[in-house]
Amino acid sequence: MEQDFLQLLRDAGLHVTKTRRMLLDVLAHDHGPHTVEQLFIDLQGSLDRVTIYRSLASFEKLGFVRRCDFGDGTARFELAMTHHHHVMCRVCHRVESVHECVLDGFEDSIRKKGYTDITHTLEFFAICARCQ
Amino acid sequence: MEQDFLQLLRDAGLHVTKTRRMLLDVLAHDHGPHTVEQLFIDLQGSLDRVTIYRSLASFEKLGFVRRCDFGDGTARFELAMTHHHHVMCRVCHRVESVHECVLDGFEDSIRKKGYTDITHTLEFFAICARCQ
DNA sequence: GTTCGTGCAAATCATTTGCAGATAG
DNA sequence: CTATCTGCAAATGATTTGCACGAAC
Repeated sequence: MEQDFLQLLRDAGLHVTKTRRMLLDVLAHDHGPHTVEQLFIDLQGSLDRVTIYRSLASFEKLGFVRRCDFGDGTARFELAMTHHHHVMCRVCHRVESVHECVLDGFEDSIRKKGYTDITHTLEFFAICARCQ
Repeated sequence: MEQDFLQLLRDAGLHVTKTRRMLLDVLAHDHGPHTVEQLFIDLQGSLDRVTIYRSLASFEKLGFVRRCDFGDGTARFELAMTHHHHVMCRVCHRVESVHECVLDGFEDSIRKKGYTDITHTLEFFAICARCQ
């Protein structure tokens, strides 16, 4: 899988650097989503935060990284797997994935209003079992 | 309606000031959601941005203003009406409301994982008819 | 009068940009 | 060798905080 991503980079005329391999490694081994700060720490400060931002931006543009927004002022990033959503615990901020999605009917109703190219973001907030 | 909000302020031991009335007026007359910058402009710079932030924070705590996040780095605020979602045009950034919500089943499946106090944010992004 | 609200300046935090040297193809 | 990368420093933009004065109760 990581090989495919490296190929996508090459195809786009971008370089396959040690830095980008390290980043992809972390993303592939821990599904996340990760903040830039977490990635910085996971990589033990060996990459500049700026470099992390820039690499993630490239990965996102190539479509294999997705940015998630939980409204707390900090973006989170994960490898773009099958479409899914998240639940974040309001207490410990741990994030779990939710793979069901029943929003197709929703998008239909928006399409009827004349919109095209519809996408959505959906995040849940709750208190997890541990934190009750 | 605005009267109810003013009463909520009093009940919370907060003051009913000219400033807060002006803000509520704008919020009540234009459903929004509004950025702080838009509110600042609508009020012709007569309120400091800081004051707008602080008042909105109070209103949000009292529960009659809701913060929406479209992932563009700028919070938006609206009077908390019945539960609903939004579609934002990716081109003109105009926001329209979507009143259907079919997520109860979704929340059930999260409840089964042991979570409580579940809420969600759901925003749609699309290209509106005007912008095709 | 006491408490809360407001404006101004300054701080903070996430993120972006500019630039010169380092590295991949 | 040439284009892309990277780190560092500095800029940006949204939001928050500290403080002294002014307005509500």
